[in-house]
Amino acid sequence: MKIYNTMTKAKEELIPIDNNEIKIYVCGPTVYNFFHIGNARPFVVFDTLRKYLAYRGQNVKFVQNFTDVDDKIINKSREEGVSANDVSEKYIEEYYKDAAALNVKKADIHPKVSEHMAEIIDFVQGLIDKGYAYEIDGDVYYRTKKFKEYGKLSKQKIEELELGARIETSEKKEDPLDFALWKARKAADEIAWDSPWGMGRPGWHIECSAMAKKHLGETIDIHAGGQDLAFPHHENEIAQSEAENGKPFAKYWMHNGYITIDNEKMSKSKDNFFTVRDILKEYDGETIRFFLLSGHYRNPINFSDALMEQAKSSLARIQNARSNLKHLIETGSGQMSGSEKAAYETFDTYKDDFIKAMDDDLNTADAITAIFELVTAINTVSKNGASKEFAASALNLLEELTGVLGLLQAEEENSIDSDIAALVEERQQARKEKNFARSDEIRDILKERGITLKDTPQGVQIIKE
RNA sequence: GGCGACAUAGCCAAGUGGUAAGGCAGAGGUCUGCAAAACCUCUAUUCCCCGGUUCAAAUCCGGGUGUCGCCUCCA
Repeated sequence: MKIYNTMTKAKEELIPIDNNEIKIYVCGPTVYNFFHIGNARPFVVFDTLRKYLAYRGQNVKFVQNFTDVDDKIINKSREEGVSANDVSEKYIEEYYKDAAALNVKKADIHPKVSEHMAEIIDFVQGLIDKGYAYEIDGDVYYRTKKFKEYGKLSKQKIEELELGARIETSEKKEDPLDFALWKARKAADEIAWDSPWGMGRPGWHIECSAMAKKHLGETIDIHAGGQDLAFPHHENEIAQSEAENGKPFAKYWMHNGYITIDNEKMSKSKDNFFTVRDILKEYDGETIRFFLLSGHYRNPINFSDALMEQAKSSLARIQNARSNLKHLIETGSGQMSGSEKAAYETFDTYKDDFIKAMDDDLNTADAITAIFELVTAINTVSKNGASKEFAASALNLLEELTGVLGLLQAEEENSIDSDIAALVEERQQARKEKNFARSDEIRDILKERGITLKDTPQGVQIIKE
């Protein structure tokens, strides 16, 4: 497949360094809050990449960190009067809940900064030894100008960065562009670790360099994250890792676009964000996932209630196809007819289209189109009923493709309470007697209980929400 | 100031040289006791604007306009 590499600004054929295993590192959340829909995008997008690579037979080693040592966590712990560790542990648990709702599979490894202090300290010491870093009063800074290729990912010229008026200046640093690798503890209540430079904690960028190296090696295949991480976070990671290891850090860099609100970037600092936890009160996780995959991952997508409603309606078309096929399987029998067989054989084109779209830089929008076209083809064949074999085969293919996107994963609830079964039975009797008032009344009663009845030629179809 | 992205129907959104996918919403029809679901038909002579290249441009080039982003914590 081809993926867009931010480093080269071009779509490139994805060729793993080690053919047996493709190594992916995704920047994970700083765990001081529930994650918002903007945070969710890279989780969903790169989870989809991972699922697709696996679908195509690749072994993937997938690492996504938790940043559990950070100023924001310290601030939160002060606000709430609990330890920093309590804050991060809590939001790691909450991350797993929301990620599961979005059908995001757990990474092979979810490393935590707090569990990698030895590696981080070694890494920082290595940079000092090589002359890429220096210690002042318990802080350690990276000597940015010593890394000649600084700016190669974000295409920033170092001179231009210097002109930027907004760089934090510090009398301590040799140069305003230098960034912290290690921060000395400033207050007694700050979480801190012992180091050659005294008590302190790592800077933000060093953790990813150290953890990627430990779990994936010195050169990884794909490093991914949100667009806003390209500079300075990923740029700094490159400077650290390539200075320390003397090797390219990542072969491919992938960055997803933002989620916007009223066309403005959603961010915690702008306070215009919606947490996934809150959105889940209105929409189920698959609707959110569908929404996130309905456009190309590099384009911005606007978030709004109206667009979520559209996503919900669109996804319902695919879900209906599945439940209709399941009903045909339950009520039907027999082998495929000649015409069914002929139609079924053409379905491979939708699968081919799906693969072609996904191969083209993870074009999930086009992949979803292929699924819609498959749905229409299936519906056309089965609109007047279908053999059990056809329904089962069609369902199998449909679920194969939706599964790659992490959709239609929730098992439908089939069990029916006896009182509901009795009402359905009563309604069937009423219909037989043409007592449509009673029949419609029962349908309304069940509707209130979240149960939709459809009178199909194959009998009544019961759908639970 | 530097770097970058985007602009396609009422809405969302693919398409990067060969004559506008798909979905939502809407209209009409078929099926149904009525629905639901589904199927069929219709809904952009046109892709922000102006030039240019070409037999051919939404797609390439030049110039505008507009929106957003990074350069500061952020996915």
